[in-house]
Parts: sequence; C-alpha cells; structure tokens
Amino acid sequence: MSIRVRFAPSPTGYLHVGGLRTALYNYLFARKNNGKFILRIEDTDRNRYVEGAVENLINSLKWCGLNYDEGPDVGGDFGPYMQSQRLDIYKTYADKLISEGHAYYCFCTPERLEELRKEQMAKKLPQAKYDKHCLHLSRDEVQKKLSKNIPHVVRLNVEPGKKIIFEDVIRGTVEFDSDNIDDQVLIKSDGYPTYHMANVVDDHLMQISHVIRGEEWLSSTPKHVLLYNYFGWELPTFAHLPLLLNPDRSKLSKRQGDVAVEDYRAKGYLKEALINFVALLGWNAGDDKEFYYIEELIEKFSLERVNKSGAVFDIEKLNWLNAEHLRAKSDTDLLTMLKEELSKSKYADLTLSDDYLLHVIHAMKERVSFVNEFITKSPYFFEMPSSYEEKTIEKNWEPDTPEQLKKLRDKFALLENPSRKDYEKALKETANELGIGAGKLIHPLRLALSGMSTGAGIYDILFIIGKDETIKRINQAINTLK
RNA sequence: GACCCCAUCGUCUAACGGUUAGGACAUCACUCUUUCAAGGUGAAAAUACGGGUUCGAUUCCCGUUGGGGUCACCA
Repeated sequence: MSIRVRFAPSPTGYLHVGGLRTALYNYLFARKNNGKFILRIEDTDRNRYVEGAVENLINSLKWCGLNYDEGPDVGGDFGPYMQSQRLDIYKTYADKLISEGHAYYCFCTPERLEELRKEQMAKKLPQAKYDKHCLHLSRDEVQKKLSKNIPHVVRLNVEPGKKIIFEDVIRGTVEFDSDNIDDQVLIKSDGYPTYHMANVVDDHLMQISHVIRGEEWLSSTPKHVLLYNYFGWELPTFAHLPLLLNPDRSKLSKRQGDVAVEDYRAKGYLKEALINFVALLGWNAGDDKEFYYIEELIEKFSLERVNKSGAVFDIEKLNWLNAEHLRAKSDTDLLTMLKEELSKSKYADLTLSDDYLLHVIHAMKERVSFVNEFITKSPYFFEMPSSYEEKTIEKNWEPDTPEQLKKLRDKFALLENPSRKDYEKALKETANELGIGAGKLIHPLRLALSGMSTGAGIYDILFIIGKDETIKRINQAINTLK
C-alpha cells in the first residue's frame, strides 16, 4: 500500500508551531517512505472565516521548506483540497449513512438542546449527551419537516453498548465505550460538514494511509472509527502526537508567548533552527545528536520513536540552536542575510562594500545568535559612538588616559595601510614606551572606538573601521570624556 | 465531573530487566582570550509514590497521586 499522509489545518490566520510540528512529522514520514504529503484545508466553519488565512498558512509552510505533493494551490488527483469546495461529496455520503440508519436528521432547536443540557447537568449525569429525540421521528414526519425547510442537522447514530477499540502507532491499543460517545453532528444546519464527517470522508477518498495528528484528536477518534465502520471503509493507521506545551505544561497557546511560525520568522529565527528544534520536541533518533538539517531528519525519522508525553516549548534551546545554525552558515550566505537586515535598519542608506561586511561577519560570527545582532551588538561598525557606557568610563577612563590615547593615536597615524598585526605592534610599543600594560590602552581604546566594553576583537575593530576613522573616534572620545 | 492520554535532572531527552541512570539547553566554577562571546574542562541536577512479578526493576503489572487533553451545528 502506498504511503499517503496529510496535514489538514483549519485556516485560522497563521501556522501554529504545534501545527508546524505536525506538518513536519507528516512531511518527514512521507519523504522517508517515498510517500505523498498532502495539504488539505479544513475550512468548514464559516463563522471562523479569516481573509488571507490560507495564503498565510501556505506561505509559512513554504518558508519552512515543507513542500507538499498535492494541495489547493498545486492540485492533484484527489481534489479539490479545500473542504468548502467538497460540500456535495459530504452530502452524498451523509445520505448514504441516513439511508442505512447510521445517521439521522435532527430538527431540534438550539434552545431545546440547551435545555436538555441543563436538565442533564441538574441530574448530575456524567456527561451531557443528545437524547436521540429525532431518531424516533417517522419517515413521514421527517419528510414533512424537510419539505417545510425546517432547519436541521444530520447526526451520527451511535449504537450504545459497544466497545470501540483501535490501534495507535504511538499509544498502542486505545479503548472507548460507545455509551460515552455523543450522537455527533455530521452535517450542520448551514449544510457544511463538521470536522468529524469531512475528515473521515476526505481521508478515505484521498486514500490517506496514516493519520498523523495532535493528541487533542484522540478523544474524538472513536467517532471517526465508527464512521469508517459504518461506511465499510478500511481504517487508516492512527498516530496521535504528544502536545506542545507552555512552560506551565498547558497546551501551547498564544497567551504565553509567540505561537505563530511567522512570529519566529519575524524575530529572525532561521527556518533550519525552527525545524530542527521542533523535530526534537517529541522525537529523537535514539542517539545524542541534536543538530540536524532536514535531510538528516528525513533519513532518521520514524513514528515508532515518537514519544508519548507532551513537550514544553523551551525558547532557550531554540535560541541555542539558532546560534548553532547561524554559525554553520557560510559567510556569503550570512552576507546576503546581513544586507537584507541592513536594508531594513536605520543604516539602510549606508553604502558598505561586501568586503567590509564580510569582515564584520567574520569578526562577530561567534558572538551573535541572530542575524540582526550583527547590527545591534556591533553598531560601531556602522556609526561612530554617540555615547559612552557609564560603567566602562568609571572603570577604564583614568585622568591620564587622554594623554596616553593621544600618543597611541599619533603612533597609529604613522602607519601605512596597516594590518591587524601592525595595529597590535603599534599598541604594544606605545604601552611599552609609556611603561604601562597593554590593557591600560586597550580598554579605553575599545571604549573610544565602540562606546562599549564588549564586542569584536580590538584589532579587528581597528582594521575594519580603518585608520582615519580610528583617529577620528579617538579624538571624539578625548574631547567628550576629557 | 465523565472519558481518554501521560509520568527519568528546571527543560528536551537516552537507557526497549542487569549502566557509577548517559547526552543536550539553561545554571555555576575553572580555562582560553588583556573585552564579550565561541571553544575546552568540571560541578550541581532526575527515575512521583505504594504494592506486586522477578535472582534483579527506570524498564513489566496493579493502585495512588500529579499533569494534560476531550466532552459544540470549532477545528
């Protein structure tokens, strides 16, 4: 049997990182097993329609590199891939169920349903359930109501007293009692199907072999199993993934931080890092490897090694992986990204040669976790210091510092086309002549050049900004700080 | 509340009956570097609890506790 899996999000406006993880596992599983990865949009809730949501979702997926073989914008033999365009299909199958007694029309008003619920609550029933009231309507009564256009839904006719047992690749055998299962609405009064109906019909029609989805669906899986049984269809293999969690161990949600892939993208996270990180939330290859590119994930992935328990989304580890992936990038890749970042910054109007930026990258690569930090952590490569760190002044700027720096400045002035080594030699000579340690010069010099106490190697800074700029900055510092 | 799922360092996890319970992030120390990082070395840090099964349980079974998910004409 050929492997076909799908990612079936509802278009809520953005791609949730939990959704990303689900999509990724589906993708990895498909690629690993020479299967097909399908994108299906579950847009059956008209009340939740969001303009541009599908485009957004697709953009995020594509940014991550999770390309699908079939989907709304790429087509395929099993379309359409938007559930809102498949209404007639669901209707046909619902009719089939009705004619076979596995589903029935229900004309109950929301008011009656509400009352029923209250009644059941008052009786302290373990669970509020529909009372099959409309199941007992005669054929004629149903026809009459239908012809009068009375609003109605179609409900699943759950047979009580049955055990519903299914296998889950990740959780093993899972068992439910049909007494605990409500007569789920299959077709809503607006003619749209509910998730349960559309999901089962589409998975079957699209020949989905493995349903890989979040654990939040585990409880409704018996309803789906019932549907497969009533239709006489073969069950797909189920794999319910552990949830992604907030630091307080509740289901990962918007309230406790960023949750959309686009948020992480906007913050400068690399797609490689995000993929790598999210892949390790609930899965590992069984070894100690932590750094992965997606190709290696495809090679190693298996559903059998997916964990059962939820995983906290630990931003610290993501940050570390981002830094790792950043450092693993070539200088030329980083150059492209840095230019992009600069064009969005206040230094957009600066004209800096590739050569200059490459030197900056080389000097700062080990010190940044995000591309924009080349700018925020070393602004001194892009402008003169406009202020000087107070703490550093107190610590390193002494009364005789200006005189010493003047001497150093004059020494630098004599250099011709100096290399890093030339600067170093000049500095050490000056220190010698002054009878002081090199540190006495280096610290105030760093302050003069950068305005701060941390950053790139001092000789890198000297070399990169150049002699003229160096002299200018020393003068400015002396004038400002006295 | 009912149903279902889950349970190893703070966090992500390894160990598929026998290990000094391993690794990574984070934390701390030392080291390298006259900065800060990165790197290196090291430290602290876990099998929720109680019963079984077994010569032997992190591992298998049962219970307790704890956490989570689901209980819509939302997905």
